[in-house]
Amino acid sequence: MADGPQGADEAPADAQIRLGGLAEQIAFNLRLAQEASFQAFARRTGHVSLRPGRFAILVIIGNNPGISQTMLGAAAGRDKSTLTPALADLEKRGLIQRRRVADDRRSYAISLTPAGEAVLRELSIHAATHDRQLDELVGAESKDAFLAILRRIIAGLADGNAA
Amino acid sequence: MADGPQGADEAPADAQIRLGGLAEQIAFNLRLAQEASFQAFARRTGHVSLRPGRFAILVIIGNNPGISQTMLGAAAGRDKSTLTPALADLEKRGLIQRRRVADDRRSYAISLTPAGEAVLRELSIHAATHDRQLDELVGAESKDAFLAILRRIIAGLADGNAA
DNA sequence: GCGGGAAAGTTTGATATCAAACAATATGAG
DNA sequence: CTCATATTGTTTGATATCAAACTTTCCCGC
Repeated sequence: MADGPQGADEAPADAQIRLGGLAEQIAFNLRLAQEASFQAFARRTGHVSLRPGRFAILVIIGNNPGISQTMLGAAAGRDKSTLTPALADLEKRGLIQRRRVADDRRSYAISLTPAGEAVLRELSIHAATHDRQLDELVGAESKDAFLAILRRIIAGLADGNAA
Repeated sequence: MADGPQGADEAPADAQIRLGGLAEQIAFNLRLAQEASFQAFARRTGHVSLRPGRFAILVIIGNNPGISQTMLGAAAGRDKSTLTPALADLEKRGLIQRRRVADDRRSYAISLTPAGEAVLRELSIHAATHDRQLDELVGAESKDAFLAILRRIIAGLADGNAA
């Protein structure tokens, strides 16, 4: 039964733990890889205290000034209710601003403030370093194929496709 | 406000949202893929109400009867404090049991109950289906390379390696 | 215009997670 | 043996997340 990379058949007493089929499963490794990446990014930007999720939000707002919360959530892959506290925090920090829209008074038009743009630029440096490290780990020759697979997974498992 | 420092284009009224470099970044797609997988698994096992994390815990316990919570956490990639409520819940449901260890009265020896083994068997069916779906999306010819990359990421970004 | 249903955001409730502080127990140095 | 330190698990505090219920506003058909 496919012992993990650690491979062993010892008693679970001390060092080697049997993961069973888990080690061979894509889902399990996908989660560990994602979390490792998340933690690494958080460590890198630690002092800024803006985590990967916030970074993605800033990038999307920066690229789409005036975007609504609902569209932002869809683009970032977060529920709209998740964005409420996140955006409130970013607004309180003065990184974004929310204007009421004249035509549709239900929605907000979100955009970066100058301070938000500055923070985004700083975070982008960390992100670039982080992604360079990931690129290295993935390998230049594998990157495109790797991304293609991730996108297939994202699309293939989207919401209802769980047939 | 006279906002729109970019002036370029206003909020994409429809579905055309600019992700900027995000779409090309491994970290961003890794997160979306992981979450899609997580959601798909949760949908699949919905009625059982045991999510991917719990499944991994049961698998590891099943493969390492008598394991301690600390080692279990390390194997599953969760902090020990995360396991406290999770194991309490599993114990309350009668799926696992925790015995005090004679030699070391600080730690517990965790093992599956017969009911836990039964649930594990049932979940394994869902997991197999889930992983079959993932295998399909990844492609048989790419699976090994894909897993190898994930493991490189996991190892390369582990805790301190964020140099 | 007037309702009824749809849409944008917020609120609430339930999980999951980590990190730091803590209590109980174990181990090792003198 | 005794005390300092390490380890195991729990508690507490802070985030992040989703889903469902809810409020406000919009749009459509009549």
